[in-house]
Amino acid sequence: MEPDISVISSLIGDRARSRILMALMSGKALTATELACEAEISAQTASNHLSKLVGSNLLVVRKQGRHKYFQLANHQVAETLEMLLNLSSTLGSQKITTGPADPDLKKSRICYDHLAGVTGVALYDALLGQEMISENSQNITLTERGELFFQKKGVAVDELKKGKRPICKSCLDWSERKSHLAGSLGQWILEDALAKQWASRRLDSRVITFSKRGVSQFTRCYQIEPGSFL
Amino acid sequence: MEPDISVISSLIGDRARSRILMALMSGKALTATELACEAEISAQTASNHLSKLVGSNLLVVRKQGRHKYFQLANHQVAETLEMLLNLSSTLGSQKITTGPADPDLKKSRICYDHLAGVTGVALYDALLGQEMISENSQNITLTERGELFFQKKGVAVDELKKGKRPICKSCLDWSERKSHLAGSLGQWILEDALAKQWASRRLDSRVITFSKRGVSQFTRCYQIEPGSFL
DNA sequence: CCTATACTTCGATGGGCAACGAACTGTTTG
DNA sequence: CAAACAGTTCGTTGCCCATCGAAGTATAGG
Repeated sequence: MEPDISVISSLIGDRARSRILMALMSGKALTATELACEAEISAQTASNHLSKLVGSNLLVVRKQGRHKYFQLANHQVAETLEMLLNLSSTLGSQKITTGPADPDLKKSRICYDHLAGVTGVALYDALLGQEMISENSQNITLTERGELFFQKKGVAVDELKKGKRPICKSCLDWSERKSHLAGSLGQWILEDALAKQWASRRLDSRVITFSKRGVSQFTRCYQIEPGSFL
Repeated sequence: MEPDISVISSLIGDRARSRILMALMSGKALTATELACEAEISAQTASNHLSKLVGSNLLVVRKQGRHKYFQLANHQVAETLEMLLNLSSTLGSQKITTGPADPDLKKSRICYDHLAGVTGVALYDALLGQEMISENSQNITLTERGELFFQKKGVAVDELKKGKRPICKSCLDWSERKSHLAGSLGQWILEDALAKQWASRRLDSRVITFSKRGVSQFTRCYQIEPGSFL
């Protein structure tokens, strides 16, 4: 028996769900709330849609804390959506009003209490490159070298070790789809940057704004390649 | 400004319409009544669906006397439907118990205008093994050797080269999950086999039936291993 | 003309389902 | 602990649209 394409197609054929899928076409993993916002629907409705999409194996989900990160299940799904995109554009259908994501939000923002966005990912890569942190299968740890480095910066590493919260934790970045640094050390780094006025929080937003001086100090402090920092 | 895939997808995502589209995947032009019968709906309902499909440029229609013949608008539509077929089968939608007609459909069938199923895959593998075609990362091309071979068979390769449509294209086979040959060459091979009466189309179905003589001629012509051909 | 056939239009019906408010579980933070 | 937040479940509402009966238009053949 031939597979029934109407099942999958009708899943894609709902406006809210197609907007969710389009948002995920970037390959990035997004949370349920972000997708609800993207599709301009309530969280309940999004939850319903997302469970359908996961149930039909169009999406996969990864739970992280109280967040759920959704992604396209595989390359084949992305390719099929791409075909539909091409077809839709050649057949000349209407255009969608796509809310352009805030470029500042993409650049650097706060993720609970630590730095995310391009900046956060650059920091993570720099620390990894200098072997301040090491990546095992899933977990990351602060290396001896890293421990010395941060002690010199004034971090009470021993105090952090006593805490229940892990010092280093990798957190999936939704705009970059790469890891950035969470955990108590990630929190410290952001707080430190804010305290030194390298950066400031923008009101009513998750955006973090670095000053010109802040960028140069921050990149020098953690040996971040200037190129990876816009 | 992205095109909105939900419009097209919801058109395909209706059970009756998807059955109509599947029936047209045979490449044949069918009348409204035939399509209504195929989808098991009334003539009025079919008329409604067909006007929508034509209105969105998924189908084209040709009026002939008091009949209207419907066809898929172009290859792109056929290819997109094939992608959806593949996706539906790999996502493991419910497979229904196989009826008697199913083995034939799996064995050889028409995929818009070229050969698919076990036969189509065997042909593809044979051509690849003899280096008539070569597979690059994604695309496939007709080799010099293949060009000579098909010119001897009477294919106007130079003419095909002028066409907008690619000569060789790999098309993922939903039942075999391997590639078979599409493109203008794939079309020629099927037409040639039908013209030489090695095979015939079954009425009201996508099944291609090879005669006993047809199998031996076909396998000899393209050096297909008899074992790969049930 | 008349009849048969092919297809369309109109109107009414009904079912499926997207949407959301309210209330719930589970996680993080202070 | 309480409060804030992420996500879910449930029940209700409303509407879109597939469906078909009935009637209308168009073509073909006597």
